[in-house]
Order: sequence, then C-alpha cells, then structure tokens
Amino acid sequence: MAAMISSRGRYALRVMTDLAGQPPERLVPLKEIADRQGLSRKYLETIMATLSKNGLVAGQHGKGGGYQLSRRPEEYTLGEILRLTEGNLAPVACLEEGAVPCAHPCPTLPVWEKLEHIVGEYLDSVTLADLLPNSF
Amino acid sequence: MAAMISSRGRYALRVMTDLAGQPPERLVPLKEIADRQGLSRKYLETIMATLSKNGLVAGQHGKGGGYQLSRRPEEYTLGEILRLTEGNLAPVACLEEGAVPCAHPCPTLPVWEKLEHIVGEYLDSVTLADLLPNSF
DNA sequence: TATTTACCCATTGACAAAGTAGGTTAATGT
DNA sequence: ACATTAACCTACTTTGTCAATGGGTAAATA
Repeated sequence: MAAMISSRGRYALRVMTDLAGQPPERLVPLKEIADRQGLSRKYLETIMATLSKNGLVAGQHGKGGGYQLSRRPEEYTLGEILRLTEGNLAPVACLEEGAVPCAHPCPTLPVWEKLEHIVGEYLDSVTLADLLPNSF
Repeated sequence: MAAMISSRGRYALRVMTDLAGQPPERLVPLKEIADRQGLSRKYLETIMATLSKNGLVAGQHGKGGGYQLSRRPEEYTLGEILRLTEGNLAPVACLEEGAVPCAHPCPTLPVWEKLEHIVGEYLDSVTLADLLPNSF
C-alpha cells in the first residue's frame, strides 16, 4: 500500500468544499456537514480544531453557531489544507518534520525532495473553487 | 503524517542500487547487501521474493549463489520498482486496487488521478543508473 | 435558563507495516 | 558423497498510527 493522503486530509477537503458550497455568511453547524457528508461528527471535530486554530475557518459558539470559511474558496489551495491536516506532504518518512537524518550521502534523497516539490506544486495550483460542482 | 513510500519500497531501492554498484555478472549474497546497507536480512528476504518473482533480479541457490540484476541499471525505472514493492503508487486509498468505489460524483477524484499521474510520470523518468554515485 | 454548538482531553479498536523465527530446497566446493 | 552456503517459503509477533468514540466544559443565543 501507499496512500500519501489519509482520511483526515480527505475529510478536511470535503468539509471545506461543503462550506464553500454554502452561502458565504452562513454559519454551518458541524452536525449538518457530518450528516450531509456521511462522516462521524466526533472525528470531524478533531479536524476542525486544526482548521480553526490556523484560521482557515471561523467557528462560532452556541445556538445558531457553526463554521464558515474565512476567505473566498479560490483563496485556499489544496496544498495548504492538506499540509495542515496531514502534518506534511513528505513522500517518505525521512523528509518529515524531526526525522532522524539517514546515512549520508543518501543517493535517493534528491529524488524524494524533487518528488515532494512536484506534488506540492501541483496541489498548490488547485483551489477549493476548482472542486465546486459548477466549476467548468 | 503521510509517507507515500514506505520502508519496503525504499529498501527495495537500496538493494537494487547496491546490486547496480556491483560487477554485472557477480552473484551477490543477500547477507552481504544487508550488512553493507545495515538492514535486516530477514526482512529483505521478503522483498527479494517480490523482485525475484517478477524477474527484476535473478536469484541463484546454494554456495556461491546470490542475486544479480537481470538488466542494465538504466533499464529500471524507480516507478517500476516502487509500484511492485509498494503494491501501487496511489496517493489515496480510493485509487488502490480493489477499493470500494466512493460516492459519485466525487469532486476530488480528478485531483487524485492527476496527482497519481504526475507522481508516476516523474518516478518513471528516473532510472537506477541515476542513483549511482558516479552519475553526473 | 434551557438549548445549541464549538472546543477540549483521554481512550479504544482495528489494521497494516516492520521485523522475527524456523524451516525446506537447491547448488557448490571440497 | 556431504557439509556448507544461500535462496526461498510459511507463519508469527510486535509495534505504531489512524480512525473513531466517549464524556465532558465553555460560550452564545433564543
């Protein structure tokens, strides 16, 4: 197996896309999103914590509260959302934050670095707006 | 975390590169490679099974036996080696072999497909020979 | 003031990856 | 011949991360 992007990152994208499909000023309760997307509300809460702390969404407490995007959909790249929720987009463990440096010179290191660059570049070129149904 | 390429795939690359650094006709015992690379011989055995079955290396039993490449280093792409040992190079679970098809239309599917294509294209453009120390 | 909802913390369960163990088969050198 | 070497095979154990759950507290509203 492989799977560079886990459920956590994919769920984050689904929540963000769901929010992007709502009226911009509306506060959307997480329960509503969870139901609509068929995902566990509890699990989504842990993801929202990350998104909220980093200012990608704004959360409002209490009755009538919920979440809303803090920017316009076209101002979010998938790279930003995924790097945040996945921790990083490193293709191999040795490129992750705080990895133990492997034996040098490592002949494959340049390959992984280039790969990470390519992946990041692509994901930074796609925005939330590109995921909306009516984006042609 | 993320890590598209696991230890299994990276070890496979190290073994293949090690073999590529040896005289082409020489049969190299796995024990020697494991020692040189500082990896578990037993674990490498499970990887060699895959490489051998698929004809990437030729194994020879008995005393004086070992492994050798079955082609020249420049005739192996990293993509081929990694797809084999990792099972696939799918960036997300839903693109893996035999995954349960997710709800359609999935707005992110095209993104993952494009990403898989980009990653594959790059890894297919690098060969074992490119990893050899004296490749400038 | 009851209700709703975000937010916080700890734990559980499932599963895959990494590594281990002990064998059998095949080839060689002596 | 036969001891030795090394590939090859099957199964098990360990370990760690991810996904998900449970049970709360804090804040806002109607």
